[in-house]
Amino acid sequence: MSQPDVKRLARVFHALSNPNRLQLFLNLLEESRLDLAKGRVHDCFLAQLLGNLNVGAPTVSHHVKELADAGLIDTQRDGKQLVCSVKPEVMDELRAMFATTIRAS
Amino acid sequence: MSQPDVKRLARVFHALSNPNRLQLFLNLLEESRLDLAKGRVHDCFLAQLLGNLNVGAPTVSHHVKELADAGLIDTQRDGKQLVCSVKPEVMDELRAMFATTIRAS
DNA sequence: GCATCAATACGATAGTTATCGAACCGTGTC
DNA sequence: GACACGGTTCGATAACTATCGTATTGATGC
Repeated sequence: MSQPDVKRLARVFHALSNPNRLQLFLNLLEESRLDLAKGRVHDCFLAQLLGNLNVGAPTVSHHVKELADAGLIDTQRDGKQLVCSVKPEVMDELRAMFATTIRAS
Repeated sequence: MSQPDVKRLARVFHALSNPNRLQLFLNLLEESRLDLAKGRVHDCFLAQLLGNLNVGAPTVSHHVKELADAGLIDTQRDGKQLVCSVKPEVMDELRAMFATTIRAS
């Protein structure tokens, strides 16, 4: 794994290292799975993701930006609202990183 | 995913969010894979893991502790040296988290 | 006992971050 | 136009963290 790659990966993990931000991402992931099951596109309005989170709007905005900057999610405006979607590429990458099963002999 | 679980997961990601610490972990992972290929047990002395890292010993010690506290690795003393090994359980857990393949339709 | 080596504990410091409140912007509705 | 609503920007602050140098521990070997 090359050096810049490590830095980028570290940014990804950093984005997931805050409980509220992680919860936000997990909510989106959950929504995506539901949508996928319904055969729809996997995105979701921001307001839906708030659920259990107990933080103000500015903080959420900041967290979403952070997730987007890390390359974990895509965002786009739809009228008044913000549409979020998980980026499949980074999911693939992370799965690959943890893919090796290590077992004591 | 329950609330305390999210907190614990966030700690795991936090442990991987620092470039040097992530590199340390990746080195250990790499060593583990090599050892596995050789049919040996997957652990490794700390000094071997330093490689490309450009930080002092106290900092490394701190990082190792952080990784251990997060449940990513196990450590044990062998004489003067410290033996590190990746914990398979957490690898499984993380792989599961990123397992769902999400594709736009 | 003494020297050495690997790792740790301690204290300090510079830098980063999570969160907030207040003010602001863009979009849709009346 | 005026208003409400979803989201953002800004500035501030308290809390946290990465790193360092120094001192210390614990094990090994002379």
